[in-house]
Amino acid sequence: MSLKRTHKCGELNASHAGQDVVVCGWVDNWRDHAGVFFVDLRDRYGRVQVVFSPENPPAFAAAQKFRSEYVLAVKASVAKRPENAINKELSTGEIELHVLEVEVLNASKTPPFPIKDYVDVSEDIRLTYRYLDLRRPALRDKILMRHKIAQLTREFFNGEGFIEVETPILTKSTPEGARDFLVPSRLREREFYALPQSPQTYKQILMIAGLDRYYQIVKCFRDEDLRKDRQPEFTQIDVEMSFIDEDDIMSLMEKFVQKLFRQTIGAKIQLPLPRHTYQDCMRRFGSDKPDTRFGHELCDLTPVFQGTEFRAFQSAASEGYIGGLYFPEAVAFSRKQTDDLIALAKSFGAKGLAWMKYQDGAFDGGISKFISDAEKSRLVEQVGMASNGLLLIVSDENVELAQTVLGVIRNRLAAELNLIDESKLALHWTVDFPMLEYSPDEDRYVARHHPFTSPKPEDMGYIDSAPEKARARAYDLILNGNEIAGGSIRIHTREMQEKVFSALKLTPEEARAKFGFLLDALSFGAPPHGGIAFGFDRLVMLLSGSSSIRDVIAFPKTASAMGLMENTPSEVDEAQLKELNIRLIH
RNA sequence: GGGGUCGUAGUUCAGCCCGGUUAGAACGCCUGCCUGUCACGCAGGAGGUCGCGAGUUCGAAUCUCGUCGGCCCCGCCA
Repeated sequence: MSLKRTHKCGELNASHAGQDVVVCGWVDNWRDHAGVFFVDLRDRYGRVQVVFSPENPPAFAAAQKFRSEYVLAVKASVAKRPENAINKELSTGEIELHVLEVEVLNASKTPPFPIKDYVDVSEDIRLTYRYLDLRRPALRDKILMRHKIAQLTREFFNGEGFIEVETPILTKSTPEGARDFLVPSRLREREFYALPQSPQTYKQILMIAGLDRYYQIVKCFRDEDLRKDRQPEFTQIDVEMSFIDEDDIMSLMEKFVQKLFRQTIGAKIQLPLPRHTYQDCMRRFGSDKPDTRFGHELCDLTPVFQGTEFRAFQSAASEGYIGGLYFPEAVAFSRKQTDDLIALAKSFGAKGLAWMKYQDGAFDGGISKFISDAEKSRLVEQVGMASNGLLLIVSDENVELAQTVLGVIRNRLAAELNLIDESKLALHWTVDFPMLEYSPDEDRYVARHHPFTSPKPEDMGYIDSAPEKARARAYDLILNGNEIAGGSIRIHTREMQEKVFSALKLTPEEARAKFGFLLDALSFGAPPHGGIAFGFDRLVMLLSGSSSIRDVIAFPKTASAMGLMENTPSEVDEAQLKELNIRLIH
């Protein structure tokens, strides 16, 4: 390479006119007009038009062979374009490069898909040739935004006196939470490391070590099934602070989020953010992470159906919950559309979904003929029906299940009926989560957040007597119906931690084996502390307007957790297995 | 583990229901022409194991079963 780059393609503009420059980049497009040959040269910074003309015979001859994705170094003089040739679409559109000398740094095969944002390509091909997809401006810009958000994060936390500390990747398998990725130990046969689901215990121990304020942008690993917003390895902004309470954390994180929104998408966030209790969220929206960009709240219809003759509602009316959603916008729904909603409700565990249309003062269709006139008039009043609409009803003995199903339907209908103002940013905290949750599978209570979360002092008594009533000092940050961060004030005494372990049916022996180091640490003067973790990928996804987390990760896995470019996972040599004392059983 | 959906030229898709010509289109690619285009234009051309494997049939891109892969969802996961 004899030409040395002096400028980036995308940075050139009219102020460079008259200068000689050297730029390097890829042939984004070429246009052969016989007497003149245009090349759009692309790099990370943008695109610039290069003009090859017969006035420079060697360069002009060379240009005839240029094709898409050839890599060129071009020495040229920057010239203002003729007035009628200015391209207003391009930041470099006022100038063009008149070639003095050109060097082909590399040729390229015809790419499997054009490197253009406007070309639709299926995702498996994009993933197989990720380096080509990453050349496309739209994906490149998302990766650039990810970088910017990481830098803003460091800037913010450094400015607030936090220190970044790395925690181990080879760590210890723990019983609670997600399935671990295991790493066999060569030096200690029959033993395994686990990749961290999060650095939770390490950051608590850093607080016990007196580091006071910690953060880390850190990879976490969970061996669970993937979703469009879930990858087996993902990144968290992990935060922990000492001598604070939940108000301190929430107000500081609000400032962080405010800064991020201002400096990435230029949005103003009004502080403080609203807080809703878990119970209110469930009651009003049927979700612990409700999308509050639109209304259409749930309506408790349990009182309406006390003593009902309608069989399907009887048990829920007496010992459960009957809830409704009223959508005037869905009054013209077809049978197929209501059937689809019923299928959706069932897929989330509802026994069914009842519906009726309310039109010109009368109920029609669905279950209307099973409902008494008295119930109908109570319905009109309870729901506050002021116009025609579709009423959807879910009943179940399990209150949370019924509310959750209504929440799912609320979201689906809002999307289907275009009721969501996409320009809105609805941020709030969900607080006062239940601390424990009964798991029928395991026949015990499990921690809803994680087993290190502190109960609210006033609910301490419930831990033994009525575990499901105890609330945790936990908080989630919700943006447009997505959980973007979650955290808690931690338990900081050994006694309380042991008590919670025992409520989780962890025997003292198990507790010592799995978390002995933490229990020990707690007994050496652990300060009160708490923290939070942001889902970094999810945050970038939302700020960049992406529909999948894969679009903000340079090298993501497919839904079946494979890497299509490098072909992971893959088999390993017998010798490697032997060294690790591993034998495959089939 | 379960459900849905997709898989046809390099790419995006049509054809599939109702089996039967040489499997089409657009873009891309190649060749030629074109001195101001910028998703240039014009003319011509090449390009297919219809994901893979069985089955039904005289005959399968088309019907059936299985399998592999992409995407979405439930379970799982915070």
